[in-house]
Amino acid sequence: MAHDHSELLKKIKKDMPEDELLQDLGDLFKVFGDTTRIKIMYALYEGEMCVCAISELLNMTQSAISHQLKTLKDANLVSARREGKEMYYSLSDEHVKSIIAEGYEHITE
Amino acid sequence: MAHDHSELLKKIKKDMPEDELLQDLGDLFKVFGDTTRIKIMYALYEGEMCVCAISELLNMTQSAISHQLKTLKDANLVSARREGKEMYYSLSDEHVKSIIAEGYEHITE
DNA sequence: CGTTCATATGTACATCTGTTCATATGTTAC
DNA sequence: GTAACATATGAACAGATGTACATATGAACG
Repeated sequence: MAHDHSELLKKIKKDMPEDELLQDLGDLFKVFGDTTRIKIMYALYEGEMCVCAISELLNMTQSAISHQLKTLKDANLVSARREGKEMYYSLSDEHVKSIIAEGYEHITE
Repeated sequence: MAHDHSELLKKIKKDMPEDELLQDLGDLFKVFGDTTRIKIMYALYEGEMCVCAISELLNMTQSAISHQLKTLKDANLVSARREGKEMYYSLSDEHVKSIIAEGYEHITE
């Protein structure tokens, strides 16, 4: 640390959200920060899918997909619906698409 | 794997972006997926800051901040400008704010 | 030149993360 | 009840990640 920033820091600290909110924000983006989960979300763009269809699509084990779906569900990004033996997952709301769209814009320009 | 999904999968595969793009998307969100980096970006909302101001604000070592700034710079999220001995960092473009804003909306409702 | 200040970088280490394997749960059909 | 299928879950392990420490680079000044 070095020269004086106290005025600037005071102003910024006042405008920064609470630590807990910033933590939650980081945790949310962490969920988006994995290719497998991004792929799952993209796959659900057109509608619901069962677990085994997703694992077939991504060519990954059912267990791996199930674990990732749990992560997505805990972050309220996907919802599940049971139909007989199968579980159908779908995107929870439009936020998923708009968050991905914003990221997409950043990297493609 | 189990019952047949070949039709569904064919359709979805056609509409999915390239693997490389999905990887890049994940990598981008990974950068947002850390509280320290989120805090740095929020701190830069109001304008540029030098490294030691940021490290004082977040109460972290200069080294830690420098490493994180490098990560942010590599992802084209912040830019740097030298003025004498100091380096001033600022947000590269409005994408940072809009991505964070979308995440913010998701967790606060 | 050498000194001081601001920042960058390499390394090491503890922690976190994603996948696999094995197994448990839950549903349907017999 | 049992068998078969779809999914969930726990444990273990390899690989990635964030920080601190030590040190290097670069700029300003005498």
